[in-house]
Amino acid sequence: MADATPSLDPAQLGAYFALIEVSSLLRHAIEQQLREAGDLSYVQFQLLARLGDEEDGSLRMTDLADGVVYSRSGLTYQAGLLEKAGLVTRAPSPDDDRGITVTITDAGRARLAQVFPGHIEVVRGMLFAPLSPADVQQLAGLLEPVRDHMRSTPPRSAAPRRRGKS
Amino acid sequence: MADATPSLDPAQLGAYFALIEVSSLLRHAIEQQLREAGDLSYVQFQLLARLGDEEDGSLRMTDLADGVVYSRSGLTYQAGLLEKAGLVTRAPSPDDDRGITVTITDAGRARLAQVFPGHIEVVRGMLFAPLSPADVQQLAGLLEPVRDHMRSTPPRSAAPRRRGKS
DNA sequence: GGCCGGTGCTTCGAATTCGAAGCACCGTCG
DNA sequence: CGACGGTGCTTCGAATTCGAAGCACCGGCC
Repeated sequence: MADATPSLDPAQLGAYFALIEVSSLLRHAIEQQLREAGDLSYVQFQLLARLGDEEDGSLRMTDLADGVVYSRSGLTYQAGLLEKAGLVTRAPSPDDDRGITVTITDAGRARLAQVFPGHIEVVRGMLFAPLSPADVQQLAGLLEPVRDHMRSTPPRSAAPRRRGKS
Repeated sequence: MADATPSLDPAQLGAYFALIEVSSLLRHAIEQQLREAGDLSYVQFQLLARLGDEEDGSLRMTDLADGVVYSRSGLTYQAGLLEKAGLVTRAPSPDDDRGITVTITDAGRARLAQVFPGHIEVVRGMLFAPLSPADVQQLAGLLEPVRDHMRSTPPRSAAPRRRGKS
């Protein structure tokens, strides 16, 4: 049932490739900076950043995983590392006993503050350097709807669940 | 040494976050589709696609690694897998004995053709669905300069050697 | 109470990833 | 010729990643 024309036009191709390359290169540069500045992986940084944004510095595991694009098991692993490093704490959620609430510690906030300036600088230097303020505005206006669309689109295998259960 | 203002304005933040999320979500969706349609990882697909684009279907390892954002050792690993699967062949380069020329096989092209329609469909459905043709044009026009900028910016540790810095 | 589908997190095993070190070759210079 | 810095690829070990399976709990229902 595929279309007769399974191809993309040149502009689409250009946008697609550029997007992939830009995000890959940016990610690499960021990853390296974070490692040097504070021995954090990008995922760890994202987790800390999200927690730091919360009023009480806490979030349930699932909300954390949803915010960052990441597998549940991977999150468990990373949360374990962060906890071992003393950057977050884990405690059972008050209202839901199967939930775990992750909270950033002062050390976590300190680490965040430690790497943040360099992080900003990399993003600015890599991503925003060739863009005018108007460009940035445009880019955000373009990508945000796409993100919302992606988020609202079920992952294609969102079929609730196979009923075939022995 | 750092700027007095280590922060980004809201538009920059929005663009940055949206970019990261969009690329992550897109990558995941693509990865899943490729796995189902033809048992390929995204990297493997990219490698095959790049080889397929070449006139003679060949490229040196280094050129391949540069095209895709990937480590050299990772490329060796993946090239090994692809070779074992019969999708590419490896042979010493004619003019440079330390170089390895990777060439896509007919089976490789077939595999590419097998997954391509689904790939296009995912990209279209996830990335381009919420964008008008004019939007796509704009997006490409925005991201391509960024990519070029990133490519031309030395990876920060590319400085062959730490010279005395004042 | 006790069952049942659904949710939240962790454990498990296997695959992938990277950087550093190692090996082989190139081109140049003495 | 033979040394030398530079380049191209692979090997090695360690860390990270994911999905599937497992365990515990929630909420509605009988």
